[in-house]
Amino acid sequence: MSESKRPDNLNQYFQAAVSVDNVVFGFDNEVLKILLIYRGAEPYKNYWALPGDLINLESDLDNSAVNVLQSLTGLDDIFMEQIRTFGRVDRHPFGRVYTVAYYSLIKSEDYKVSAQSWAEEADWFPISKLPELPFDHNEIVEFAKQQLKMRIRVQPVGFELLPKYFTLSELQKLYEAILETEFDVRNFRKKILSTGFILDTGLKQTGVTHRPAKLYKYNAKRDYSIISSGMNFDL
Amino acid sequence: MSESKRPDNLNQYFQAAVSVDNVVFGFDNEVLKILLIYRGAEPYKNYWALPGDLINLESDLDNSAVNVLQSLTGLDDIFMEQIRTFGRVDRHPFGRVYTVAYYSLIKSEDYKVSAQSWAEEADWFPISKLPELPFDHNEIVEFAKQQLKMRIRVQPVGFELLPKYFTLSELQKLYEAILETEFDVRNFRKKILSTGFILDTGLKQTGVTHRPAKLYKYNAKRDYSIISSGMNFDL
DNA sequence: CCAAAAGTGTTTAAATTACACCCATGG
DNA sequence: CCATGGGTGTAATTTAAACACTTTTGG
Repeated sequence: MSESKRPDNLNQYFQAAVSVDNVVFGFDNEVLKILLIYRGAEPYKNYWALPGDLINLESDLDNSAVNVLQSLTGLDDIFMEQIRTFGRVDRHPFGRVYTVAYYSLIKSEDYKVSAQSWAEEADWFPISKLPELPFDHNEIVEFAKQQLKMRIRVQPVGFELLPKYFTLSELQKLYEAILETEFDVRNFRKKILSTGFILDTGLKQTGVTHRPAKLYKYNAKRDYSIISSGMNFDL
Repeated sequence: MSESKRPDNLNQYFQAAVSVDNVVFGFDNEVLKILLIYRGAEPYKNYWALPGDLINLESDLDNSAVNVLQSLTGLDDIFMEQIRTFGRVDRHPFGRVYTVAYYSLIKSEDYKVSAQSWAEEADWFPISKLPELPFDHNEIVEFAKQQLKMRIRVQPVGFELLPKYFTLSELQKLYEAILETEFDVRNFRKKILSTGFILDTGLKQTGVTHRPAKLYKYNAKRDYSIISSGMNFDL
């Protein structure tokens, strides 16, 4: 059935465009950042915006997201998770464009971002100091932050934002940055260690001007697939 | 900026269609059900499927979802929440159609569903006995179930599925149906009452052949907006 | 020896679990 | 008086929260 011809009366519906917008989170040991590009094409030329673009008809949606990010920022093969689709009628000045928002987490230090295609620049912005963004991009970022907060509370997210080996204080800073709270050092360590998310590598920091911290790594072997049953209402 | 002309080279992107598919959950005191329609139009004519349709270019996405449901099932003014967008290249035989999935919860007894437009029938199916659905609808339903499970664990969802006044056992059966678990009666009552989600109406069941249960109602006055901070990893 | 961040334990309170019997009604 | 589902309390365990001082390194 994959080759049937479309009845003519349906043609009117095939006039929309779909774009993808990516919220790429990075972390630099202090603050959460997101990646923006400086648009070198209309609309909103010469504005900083989320790396996003119209997508062609030939790729699966999830692949398009990866491709768009690649083509604008050089970031290759990044795992991206869909957030939701934004479809206000007037959100794009060139016509009816639905945009599917994605987010991803990367260790900023592991990747070199480089503006490409019609992106004139690409750079990290602290999440607390974002410029006014065009389209509904500010709304998208807000939504992505919410989503990330939810996610991190129930899954071992976040290690993607740290170097392969990291200290517990780095991890704690990351959690605090994402959740916008502060944790007690001892309780944080107790809790995070009890989950089995991370493993002691036996290594230590070197060259620091204070007591060197132990280095941990993400425990990829643990099985994270079991979603807890039971109910809990944390309002 | 809302009237700029689109450069010709972008026209190629404006050839996609977007559809909406709704997963409408209902509950009949025993099992969770979802609403399907019997398709009277191609493609997949004469299949049971999610109530969904291509959407026009003139409405905001969220409104389109409501409208589509209305026009196929007569269900009016139902609050729907977006799940995610499905965009495999070959998911629709008539061309490139991205579908945005929504879900909603309704008290089946409060509404009369009636097939309309090209829907020839509309009926409730227990979620455990769904037929094979066309397109990627089975995948969408699966995703919606997951989403609902997540949601109910952190928000006072579910009252939408019960009559205005309900008993605690009805509520418990609902939670058990959604979460696919069983709860201890006493612990369930303790927990649910302690949340302040529900209020004792002072009323009782009548005409039942056993001790009549107290009737409760949803506490709309409580403030459900504060999302808990802190971390919790319930894997 | 000073500065800077790492590391560590205990007590208290709160939440969760497990568990069994009596109650009110209609037939 | 029987069947049916409604309703209730407590003890034990687990989890979360609060809180302050010592350790290791480089300069």
